[in-house]
Amino acid sequence: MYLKQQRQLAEQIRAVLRSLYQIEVETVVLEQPPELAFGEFATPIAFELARKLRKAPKKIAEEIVGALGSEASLTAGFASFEVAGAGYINARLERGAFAQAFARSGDVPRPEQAQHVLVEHTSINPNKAAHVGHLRNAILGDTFVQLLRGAGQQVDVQNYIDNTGVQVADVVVGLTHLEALNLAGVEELMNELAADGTRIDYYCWDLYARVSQWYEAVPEETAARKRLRLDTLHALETGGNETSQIAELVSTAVLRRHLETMLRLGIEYDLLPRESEILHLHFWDLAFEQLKAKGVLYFETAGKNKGCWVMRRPGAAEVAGDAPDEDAKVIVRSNGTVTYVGKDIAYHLWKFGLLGKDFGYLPFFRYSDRECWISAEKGRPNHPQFGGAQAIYNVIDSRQADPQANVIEALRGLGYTEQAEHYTHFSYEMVALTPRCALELCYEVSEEDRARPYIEVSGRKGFGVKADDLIDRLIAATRGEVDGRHPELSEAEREATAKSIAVGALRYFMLRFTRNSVIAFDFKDALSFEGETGPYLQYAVVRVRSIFRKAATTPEDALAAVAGVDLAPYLSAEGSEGIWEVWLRAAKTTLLLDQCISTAEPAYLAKHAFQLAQDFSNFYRLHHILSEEDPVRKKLLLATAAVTERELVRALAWMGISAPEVM
RNA sequence: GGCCCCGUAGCUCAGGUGGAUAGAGCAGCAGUUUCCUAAACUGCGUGUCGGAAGUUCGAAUCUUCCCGGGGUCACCA
Repeated sequence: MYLKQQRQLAEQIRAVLRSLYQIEVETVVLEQPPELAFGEFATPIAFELARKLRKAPKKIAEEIVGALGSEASLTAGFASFEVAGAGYINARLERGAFAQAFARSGDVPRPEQAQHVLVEHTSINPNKAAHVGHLRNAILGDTFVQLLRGAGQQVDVQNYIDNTGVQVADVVVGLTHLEALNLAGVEELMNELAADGTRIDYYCWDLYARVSQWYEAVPEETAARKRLRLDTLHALETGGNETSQIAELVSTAVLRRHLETMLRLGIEYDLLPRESEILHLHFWDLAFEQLKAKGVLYFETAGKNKGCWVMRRPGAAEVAGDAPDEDAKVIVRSNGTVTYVGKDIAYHLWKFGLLGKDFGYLPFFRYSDRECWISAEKGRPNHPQFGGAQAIYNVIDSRQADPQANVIEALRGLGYTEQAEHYTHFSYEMVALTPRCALELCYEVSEEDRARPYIEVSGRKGFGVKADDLIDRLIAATRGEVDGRHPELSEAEREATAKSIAVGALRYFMLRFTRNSVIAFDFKDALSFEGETGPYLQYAVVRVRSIFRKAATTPEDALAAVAGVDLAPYLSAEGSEGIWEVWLRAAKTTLLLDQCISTAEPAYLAKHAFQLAQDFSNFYRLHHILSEEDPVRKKLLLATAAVTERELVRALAWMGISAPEVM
C-alpha cells in the first residue's frame, strides 16, 4: 500500500516537472521524513533541480507544491503538500482513506511476470555434521526462497551435493585406512552406530578431523598419505568400485541427516543434484565442446600452464603478443581431468537449460506434502521438470566469489549475456566463533587466536558448533521457560511451543545481520530471547491473538468491520500517533519485500518486522482495546491489532518463523 | 602484492539510489503487574561515524590516499 502510494506520488511529481519545466527526471527520490509530523513522504528534488533551473530550492519547491495542489487528479490519496526547511516537499496521506484501502486490500503483491527462478543453497559436503556456518547459508537461502515465492515467482530449490569431492574422499580414507574397514566393515560399523544411537554425521565429524591430522602427522609419510587421498578421490570420480561404494553409502547417510537437520528449521528442497551424475553423465563433454567452439577456452602451449585448457579471468588485462597469460584460470588440467570450475560451468549451463542434456531423477526424501528428488544416472520416467531457469541465485559464502565470477564469465564468453545478467552469486560472510565461545566449547585456543575478534570455523579441524547441538540447546532453553510459564499445557503443546520459539530465535538471529557482516557467534547472543530476537516478534503476535480471543472475534472480522467507517478523525487526533505509526509501518511490508528481493538482502525484512512489533508494543501500551468505550474507536483499535497480525505473520512466514498461540 | 568485505555508543549491530536532530538491541542503574500475557514497557547516558584530503548547497553514505582487522588470489573443491 505504501509502495503503491509512493510510486503514484513519484509519477505525479514527474508529470508536474514535465509540464512546469519541460524536464524529464530518471527517479524521484522519496523518503519518509524524520518525523511523522512532517508527513508520510518527502522529496529533496528541489535541491537537485536548483542548479539546473537557476532558482532557489525553496522557490522550486513552492512551484511544485502549487502545481500539485492545482489539480485534484494529481492529489488522489493525499491530504496536502507543503514546503519545509530549505526546500523539502512533504506530502501527507489521506489517513482514513489509506487505512480503509489497506484494511480491505491486504496489499498482496501481484505477480507481474512470474519467472522460473532457481535458488541453490545449503550445499554441505556430505562428509560431516552441519555446523553454524551451514545454518546461516540454509536460513538465508530458504528465506530468500520464501520472499521470491511471496512475490509470486515460481521457485525451485536445489541443494547441490558434492559427493565425489576430496572432503568425502578424506572420510573414506579414514574408514579404509585409519579404521581398516572394507565395504562390509563399513556397513557393520553403520549398524553399530545406529544401534547405540550415534549419528553418522557426528561420527564423521570426528573422523574427518582425525584424518586431516593424520595426513601430516608423520613427515616422511605425508607424501604417501596425500597420494592415498588422491587415489581415493580418483576412485570416487570414476565410480563402480568398492571405494566409491563406501563413499556412496556414507555420503548418502550423512546427506539424510542434513535433510533432517534442516527440516527441523522448516527448510525443504526440491532437488539434490549430485556431482557424481555430472561426472557420469558427461555433462562436461558437452560444455567443453561449446567452450572450445566459442573460443572461451584455449589450449596453452607455453608457460606454467602449458598443456592445459585455460580461460581468461574476468577483468584480466590483455596479454601482449603471444606471451602466455600466466594469470589464466586452468579448466582442464594437463593430465586431461577437469577442475571444479569446469564442472561448475557445465552444471550452470544445465541450470539455464543450455547444456542439451538432463539428469535422471529419483525420489529421495519424503516431506509431509511433497517429494525431494535426487539426481541419478538412470531415473524414473515420471519426474517434475528441473533446470531451464530464467534466473538463478547461488547462496554461497563470499570466499567463493572468484570461482563464481569465473563461471559467470564463461557464460558471458559463450554469448549467454542474458543468463549471465540473471546469475546472482548470493554472497554472504562466514560465521566465526568468538574466542570466548571457543574456550567455552573446550577447544584449544592459541594465544594469537585469543587476541582475534573471531576465529574461523573449520571442519577440517573439527572446530565449530554443530547445527543440531545448537538447536538442541535452544529447545532445551525455551522448553524450560515454557514449562515454567504454562504448566497447564500438555506435554505435546509445551514441546511444540518450545520448538517454535527455538526456531524463531535461531532463524531471526541468522537473519538480523546483513549479508556482508561476519557473524561472530556467541551462545549468549544466540540463546537470547529478549530484545531484538525472534521471540520478541512472536510475542507481539501472541499478544494480538490473545486480544482477539478475549474479544471473541477474528482479525478478518475486525478488518471487515471498519469498512465504510470514517477513521480519519481518530487517525489524526492528538495522541493517536501510535495508532497511525502501526498502520503506516504495516503498510510498508510489501515495499520491504520488494527491496529485499532487488538487493538480495533478507536482513531488511527482519529489521522491518522487528520495528512493526515495536510499534505494536507501543500502541498496546498506550491504547487499551478491550476497555475502549467509544464503539467506533474500538473498531479502529481492533483493526489496528488486526493489520499488525496480518502483516507480522506474513513477514514471519517469509522468515520461516511461526507464531504460537501462547508463549 | 592484486582483488573483495569490515571499521558507527562499553559490547553486538542497523543506518537502500548522498538529504532535515546518526539509531536499535544487549550490558548497567532506577522504576512499571488490582489493567488485552512482564519473553513486555518507561526513564537515565555517552559517539573525533578508523584517519586525512577531495566532490557537493549538503557526506556515516561518493572519490583518492593512509591505518587496523578478516577473506581470497592452486593443474583443491
